[in-house]
Amino acid sequence: MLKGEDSPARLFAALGDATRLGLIGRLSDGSERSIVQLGDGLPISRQAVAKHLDVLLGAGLVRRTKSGREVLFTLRREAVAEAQDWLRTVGTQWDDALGRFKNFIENQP
Amino acid sequence: MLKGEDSPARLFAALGDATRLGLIGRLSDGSERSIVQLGDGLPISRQAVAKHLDVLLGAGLVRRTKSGREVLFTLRREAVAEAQDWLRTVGTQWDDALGRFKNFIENQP
DNA sequence: TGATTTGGCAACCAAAAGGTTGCATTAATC
DNA sequence: GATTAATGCAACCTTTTGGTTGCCAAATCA
Repeated sequence: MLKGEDSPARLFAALGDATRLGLIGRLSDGSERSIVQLGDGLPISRQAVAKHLDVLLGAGLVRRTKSGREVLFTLRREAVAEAQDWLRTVGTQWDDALGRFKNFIENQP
Repeated sequence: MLKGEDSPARLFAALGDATRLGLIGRLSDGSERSIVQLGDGLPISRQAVAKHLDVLLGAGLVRRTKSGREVLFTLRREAVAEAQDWLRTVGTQWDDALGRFKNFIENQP
């Protein structure tokens, strides 16, 4: 995947994994959770969870803060909005095009 | 990635590539385009484009129809809406949680 | 008919992704 | 001070990804 770039592709790629969507789900309540907490119940190792969180961090989807010996993660709502925006643009373009097409058809003699 | 499953993760993974986002962009005007047309201008081979379209098809993001010797693709707006829905849910949960928190803070003595 | 265009299929490749294990480090507890 | 808990770092492994090239098949066009 793209490394340095900060494109919507990076964002979507980070969302493109069931485990990561799960993590985001857990954080969507606005809570602040540690790696261990976030990995609780998952069938993968702590390191695997940490790697997933790294991906989310790299895509700007989460915020990382240290507190004592643990590292806390929170969701970055702005990033979610960014992804939404991209999809909205595509959807809107499509809707507009469809609208023009319908209009064209209806005005045929 | 997940093979048979029809999860949002599959959808986002398909969106998680700059080339594919580009293809979707080209189709977002409601047009119907062939593989060659879609690949026009891109610095990759026709087969690479075809593979990307396969991924999009697998995620339900495009529709495929044959016409003579060519294969035409169109965007499936419903799939875009699906992705939007997922993000909206996350965003809404977050907003609600933030709202409750603000309310709690403001009502502190 | 013969050449050209548009695709499909398959083998092959290098790099990235998703995981694992082992060991070191740092902070909190007893 | 010793033990435990929460991470970080690094090496290693297997599967997926994103791409390529070569060759075959089916429509189209001259």
